[in-house]
Amino acid sequence: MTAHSDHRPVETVETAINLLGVLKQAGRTGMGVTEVATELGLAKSTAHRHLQTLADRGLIVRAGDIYRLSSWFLDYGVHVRNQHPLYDLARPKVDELAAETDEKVWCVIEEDDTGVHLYGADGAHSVTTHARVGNRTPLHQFAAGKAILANLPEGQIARIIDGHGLSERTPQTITDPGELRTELDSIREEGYALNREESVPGVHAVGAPVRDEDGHAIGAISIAGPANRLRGELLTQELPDLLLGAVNEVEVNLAHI
Amino acid sequence: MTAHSDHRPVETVETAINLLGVLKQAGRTGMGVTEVATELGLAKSTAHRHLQTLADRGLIVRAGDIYRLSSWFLDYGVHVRNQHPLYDLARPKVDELAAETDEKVWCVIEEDDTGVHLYGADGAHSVTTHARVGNRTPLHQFAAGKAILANLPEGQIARIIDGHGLSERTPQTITDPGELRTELDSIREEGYALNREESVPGVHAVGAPVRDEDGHAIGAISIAGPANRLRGELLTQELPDLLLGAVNEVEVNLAHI
DNA sequence: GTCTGTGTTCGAATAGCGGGAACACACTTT
DNA sequence: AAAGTGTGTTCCCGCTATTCGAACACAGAC
Repeated sequence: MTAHSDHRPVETVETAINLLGVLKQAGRTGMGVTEVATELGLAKSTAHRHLQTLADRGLIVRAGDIYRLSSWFLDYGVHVRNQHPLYDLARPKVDELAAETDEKVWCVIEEDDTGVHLYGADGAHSVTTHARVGNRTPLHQFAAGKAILANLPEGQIARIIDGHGLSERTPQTITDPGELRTELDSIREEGYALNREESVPGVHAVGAPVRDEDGHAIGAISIAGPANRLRGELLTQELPDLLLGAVNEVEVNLAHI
Repeated sequence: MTAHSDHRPVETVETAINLLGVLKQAGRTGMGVTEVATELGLAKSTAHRHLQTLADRGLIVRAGDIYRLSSWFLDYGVHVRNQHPLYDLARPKVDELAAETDEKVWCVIEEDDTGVHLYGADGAHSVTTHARVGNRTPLHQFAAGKAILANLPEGQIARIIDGHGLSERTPQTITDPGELRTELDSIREEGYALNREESVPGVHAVGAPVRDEDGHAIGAISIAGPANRLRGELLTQELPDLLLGAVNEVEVNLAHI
């Protein structure tokens, strides 16, 4: 209900997070003390002290006079991924689907009202989009996301649609709340979601939700490929059938944990 | 020479990092406010405020009254991995080697005087050890690590051997500095390193360094398998040959960036 | 209905964060 | 050579923002 928290945050921690964000953007090049300080509007001394503590704790690494993010994040990130129940369960299915269809297959989970790409497998003729593992994407913009969104508790659906607004990604992206709701109805009815160039021009996709025992989606699996290949009955029949069989198996295994 | 820094750290940031560490340990179960507070010796209110800011910034996610790490770390971690020059270059070779040998193949990099597992590929008969992507391991304890260690600048080698001490992992782990130095000499001479149950009982491995234009190792690739399969000429001839060919190609590509 | 466990909020004291100025040092520039 | 410009580093002081403890709300157990 409340768009969370005016509650006074720990500002020092926030600057540390901002610092890490800036270093992420800097990438492999990294940044020096003064550069970080000006970028964040801090005194050189404070930037220095922050960088030093983060380096001492191993979050960032110093090479000469430039700092960059260390593999500490890889360690934590992989840990998060491995802990997720869908990772172990969906990964083999995702690999299978990629091998069978020769297309790009994704496993996506819901987190904080958005979709997160947990695992992806390449088929022989995979399209490469900008989607990467760890990426957060608004749920209404892609097949897996819509499949999830259609199967969330009603309160959460309302919060997502009315709250954040429906940002546009391509001209085909559904940005009208009413239109999206009827789309979600049809997704629930069919059991799967389609994406016709709504997130990437020239790319179509099919997505199906993975639901828990309450029927609420915890994630989804999707198959994506070039629009001229994924069309007709392949897009509306064969791939959905394949996909629904796969997610069904995942759901069964999920229940038996 | 100095084991770095008595320099006054930013304590607030340190507690935030500690908090994340505790939440990592808690895994998917997560932790509540009081649990975190007692674990870290903080007042409930401070733990509460920290958790709230971390959640607001998306680093952790709250489900009911328990908090756990979010995929924020996956995003940052994958970013770090993708940025590393060895990832793009070594990955195809690692996949190839795994397919050819049917064994487990790792790409390891050096960071902060330790080895970090950057990428791994499974062969048809892979052994599964506790090594995971993102894991930090002391360089002297495994084949890839020793291959790296043997090809670092002398100053850094001395710092690693004399500084941290040589911790034991199995009875076979080399813990004597003198013994390690002669081992490193032989590794430099042969071009590759062997690991005979020095990190995992029953597991042998071969590792070869990936060197930059100065001849210093930036990482290594290793092949690991059961001791009774990896022995004789396979271990000392065939696999090293295969491996040295692979790292050589990687080095060439590395120079042409 | 009481009790014990949560999470949450408030105010108040002081520790420690942040800033600025001076320092050391490495490269250019003249 | 010497002055100049850019680093990173250190110190100290003022004031803010962090921390704590205590009180509160709420839930479930007994």
